[in-house]
Amino acid sequence: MPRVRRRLAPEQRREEVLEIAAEVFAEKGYRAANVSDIVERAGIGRGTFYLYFESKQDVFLELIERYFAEFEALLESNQKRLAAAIADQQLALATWRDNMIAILSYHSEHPELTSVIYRDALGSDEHFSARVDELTAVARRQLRKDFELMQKNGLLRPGNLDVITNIILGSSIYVIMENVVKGSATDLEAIADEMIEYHIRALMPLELLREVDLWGNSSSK
Amino acid sequence: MPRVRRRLAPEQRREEVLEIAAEVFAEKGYRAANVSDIVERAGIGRGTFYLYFESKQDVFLELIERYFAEFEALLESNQKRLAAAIADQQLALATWRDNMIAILSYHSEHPELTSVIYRDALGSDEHFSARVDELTAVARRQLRKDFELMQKNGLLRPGNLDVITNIILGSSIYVIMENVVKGSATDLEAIADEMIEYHIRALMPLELLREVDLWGNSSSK
Amino acid sequence: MPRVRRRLAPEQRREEVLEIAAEVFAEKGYRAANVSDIVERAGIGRGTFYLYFESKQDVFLELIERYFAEFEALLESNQKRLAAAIADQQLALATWRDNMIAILSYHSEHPELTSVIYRDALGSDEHFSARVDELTAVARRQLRKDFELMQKNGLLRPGNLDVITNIILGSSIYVIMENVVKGSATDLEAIADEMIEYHIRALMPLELLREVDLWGNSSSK
Amino acid sequence: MPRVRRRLAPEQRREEVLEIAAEVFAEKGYRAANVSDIVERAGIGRGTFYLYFESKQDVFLELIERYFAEFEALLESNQKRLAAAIADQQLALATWRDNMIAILSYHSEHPELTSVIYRDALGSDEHFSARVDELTAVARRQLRKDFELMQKNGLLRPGNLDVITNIILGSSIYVIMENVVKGSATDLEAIADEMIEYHIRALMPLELLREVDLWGNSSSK
DNA sequence: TATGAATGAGAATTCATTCAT
DNA sequence: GATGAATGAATTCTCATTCAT
Repeated sequence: MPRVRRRLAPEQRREEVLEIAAEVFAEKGYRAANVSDIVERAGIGRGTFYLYFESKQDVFLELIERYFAEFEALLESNQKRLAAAIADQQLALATWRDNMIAILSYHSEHPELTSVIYRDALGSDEHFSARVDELTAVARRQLRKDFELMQKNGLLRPGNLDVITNIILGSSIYVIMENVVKGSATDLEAIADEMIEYHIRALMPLELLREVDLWGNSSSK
Repeated sequence: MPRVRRRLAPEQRREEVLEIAAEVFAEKGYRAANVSDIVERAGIGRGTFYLYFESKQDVFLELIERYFAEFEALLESNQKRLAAAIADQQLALATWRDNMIAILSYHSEHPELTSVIYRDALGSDEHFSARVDELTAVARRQLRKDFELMQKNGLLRPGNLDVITNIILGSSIYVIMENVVKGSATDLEAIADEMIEYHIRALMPLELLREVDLWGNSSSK
Repeated sequence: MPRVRRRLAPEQRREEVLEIAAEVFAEKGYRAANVSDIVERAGIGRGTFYLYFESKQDVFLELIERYFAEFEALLESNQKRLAAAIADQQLALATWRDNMIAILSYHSEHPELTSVIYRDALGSDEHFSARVDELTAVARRQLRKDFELMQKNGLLRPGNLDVITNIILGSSIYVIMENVVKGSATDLEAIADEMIEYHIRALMPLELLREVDLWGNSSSK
Repeated sequence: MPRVRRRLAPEQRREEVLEIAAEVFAEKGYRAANVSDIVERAGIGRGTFYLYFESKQDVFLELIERYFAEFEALLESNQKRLAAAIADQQLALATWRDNMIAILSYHSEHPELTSVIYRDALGSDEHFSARVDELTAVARRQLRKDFELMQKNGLLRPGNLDVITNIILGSSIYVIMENVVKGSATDLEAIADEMIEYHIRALMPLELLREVDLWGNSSSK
């Protein structure tokens, strides 16, 4: 006797289950979370879950893909903004700041997804780690292009871009996880400023740095 | 029906199993790895494993504790070196570099352990994450003390030490995982130099930075 | 790879498994019996068992609870009958006989359950013994009330009710196990008569006993 | 490196282990108790245990045999005393009382063994139950002979000796377990008196009962 | 479509027993 | 004789997935 709980358009139902899965995974971790948890919270039957997803892995993988798709879109739009600023002969500081705020905001608005990616996806399953690594590599290349662009335009001191990219990526993920997701920071702009100042100082050519009045009227003195 | 195989002193056997477990966990991940994998590779019976460890969790937890114990000892000795340098009126650049090299070396020498901690320990189990978070917090406080000390001595620009510590910790872990463990980098010094230059520029007061010839004929005095 | 077999309403399946478990436990003993034995005989998958019971212990505990619930209901209805007879100025001999027959009948109809309780539940598990002791204590108090009532009404000679209750309870359990369950006695009434005569003689005040023609043209008035 | 703990004559060592095993079995039950518990408490190596006993079962079986050997010896000496009393034309009441006290005393002095037999031996293992049943049957026959003897001598009313024997045996075991072993009763004589009065009244021919002054000057009034 | 009872492969863990030292 | 490290068969329990209704 199939008691229909709530008739929902397939796409909506699918979306709903996906969000609930992200919540459950974020709370309990991929392995500890079971399909039961998801279907119970979603108020659907066990079989219904498999109507929308092939497997538990499948939902998780879909969350991973979704995150990186959105993240890369974000990076792409950031890149465009940066390229435009540089083309416009600007120092790009403000742009970089905007970009960083955009990144923090995105993760702040998707804490479960973020948590799922950076805590769960790595250790839970070889399959997942591998895919995350692949997708991270894509993001990293994307990011690296930004720096190459800036370096070409004399906005960046010379240095090993490989390591530099990892420093920026790694520190950003860490700050996002610690200060934004766990700490649920309210003042994202302050954190972004702190991060940007850090990276700007670290990367801008000294001669430029001396001229620049970081953030309005601060810096040197 | 026990067919006795290789008799070993308990301490040796325990150590052996622990090392092999780290290998197996690093290769397959905590969840995917089973006790069977460990005992097979160790060439011992299933029961022997439980002679030395209470459970699969237990071995893993022991690896976590061991890593952090060693890591904190490392941070402690780094701190002493730094304090000595500062007391000695030095700029501490060289010391910081030595410290960073020590950290990279340690992780380079224990790639499995490192991998286990930073990939596996986070998402695999409620219990593990919590413990890793605790121990990381301890390490973070330790690290933060270094920066406070430097800030007090005018070697560091003002800034939100909370975020700064996370930037340094996060970027270091990431570089270690990407460049040292995965990339099995050979030239740790070069990586350390790149990282140190990054953080020095980001953190040293501008007026000091102007005087200093980073890495050239450094540490004026 | 679930090959669905026989679909049953949960309550029916649960009841079925419980009955089969009682059989298996009675035959092989709690420890020797494994979940495999139960599921094989029930013709269900291993997982199905755990769908209805948390553990092997759990089924057993449920059998214990069920037995004592039924047994106490029996004692309660016996007590009401006895109280009514006494209020009615009867000698209560016939009532006591009826009560004893009711007890023998119940156990005769549930030989597996009885066997499980009085052979298996005692030594198999710390947990079980404790619970059986608790529940037996309840039954003992119930039984003792009967005797107190009779004593108050001059139907019982003076004596240490504690020991007397244990004599009656212990002998009844033993006779039930030996003559009813193992011997699968057919003539329960004859056994009940033998037991009742024993206890009546042992307990009735001598002056009453002299008047009474046990079982002949009994219960003078 | 066999560190000799205490050199002991083989027979003593064996005896010691057997006693300790009884303790451990009584405390934890046969299944829950492991060989480790026994050897640890005995202060010997695991292998040493197997020097004296073939298996864990073996120790337990030996405890069973020992108990019944001693119990039957007790019954035998009781029987002789009873036969002598009857031959002597005595009413045998006092003798029966002495016999009962002897039985309670024995069990009171061996609470672990008693507990092991009547709680553990039944449910732990088919093998054990079967042996206990066999040996109990022997004891029961022995006991029954007493009653046949008394019946022949007009000291017992007519009745189904099978049931009567079970009533006496069952009630005695129960009282021993509840009042003597668990309750660790101090006044065994009082309990014996209560039991004897119960059985005497239940079994003595009415005409005899009227004459007899139970326990000196009590009874009728 | 939706359901949820049923499934069973797979994993962790225990412990009586052996035998090289 | 004595020891205790080593063993692995046996057992319990989990949970993603299926499919009859």
